[in-house]
Amino acid sequence: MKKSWLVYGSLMGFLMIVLEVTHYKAVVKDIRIEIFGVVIGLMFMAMGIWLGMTWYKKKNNMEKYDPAKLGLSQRELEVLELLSQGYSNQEIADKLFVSLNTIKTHVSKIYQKLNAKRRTQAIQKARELALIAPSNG
Amino acid sequence: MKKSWLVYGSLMGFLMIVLEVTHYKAVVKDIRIEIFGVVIGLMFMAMGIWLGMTWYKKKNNMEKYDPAKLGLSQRELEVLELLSQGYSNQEIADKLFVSLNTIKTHVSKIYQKLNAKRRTQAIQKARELALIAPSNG
DNA sequence: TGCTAAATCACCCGAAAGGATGAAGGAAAA
DNA sequence: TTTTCCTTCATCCTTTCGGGTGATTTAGCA
Repeated sequence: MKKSWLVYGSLMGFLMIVLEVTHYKAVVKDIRIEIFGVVIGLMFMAMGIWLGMTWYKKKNNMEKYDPAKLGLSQRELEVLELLSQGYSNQEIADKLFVSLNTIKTHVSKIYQKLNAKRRTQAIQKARELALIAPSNG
Repeated sequence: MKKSWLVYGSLMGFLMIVLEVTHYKAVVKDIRIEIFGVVIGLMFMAMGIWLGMTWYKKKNNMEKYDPAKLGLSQRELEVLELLSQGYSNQEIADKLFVSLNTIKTHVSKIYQKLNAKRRTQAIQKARELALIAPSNG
């Protein structure tokens, strides 16, 4: 949480500096004050959204951390879900905006926790344990 | 069907020969006639079971040939079932007493018919189409 | 009696998956 | 503050998959 506040403070400071510079240097003196206000508003909104998502993600993560899920982390459950839907590791990586290696690591840990040797076996066990969304089966 | 009768006839003939030899050579003269009868009975029973299974399999195959199953043959459905249960090609081959190459051929045709690119995708589609036994999902 | 489909098996080759291991940053908990 | 977990990414190496192609046997169908 300390890191979040650090980032937030830094961004605030940076914004202040930008404000001062643009104000005194009169670089944007011909830009109407309304547009300037809108830009500042959007930047703060972006920060707010980022902060909100970060905290929500954390809260959500803790809530979903269910012992019945065999210690699978939130991210692992996400990967498992896509896995069961027939996506390849590369496709999952693209969908989650991470590298192929990262997905392979997640998948390996999923196998360990589910005691599976293959992805098809992981799907089977995940179904039995209702770890993945019930589909037409 | 002609092949079945050929095999059946050959086995019958072989049995006759065995009977004659064992009888006239008196190799088993000290074996009680009851035991001999039991053995003969068991052999005929084995042949009967084999014949029955062969014919039932054929009949069953024709009955199960359902257009709703997308033209998947009986064997392909068997492989698909084991596939969805998390077995590797080698394990499926061992279970069905055929070679790995045979399973790979079946699996390839399954992919073609289900329009799948991976085995996980085949499982997903098979579930949607209820081609495989409904499990805990 | 040819034609067709199913089932079996083989070989080659490239792609995907999987195992082992290490590393590094962030966050929560002790 | 130290420890532990999560997430991210990497490299090396082996195994499994999957595509393409061709061949054989058997049985059913026209």
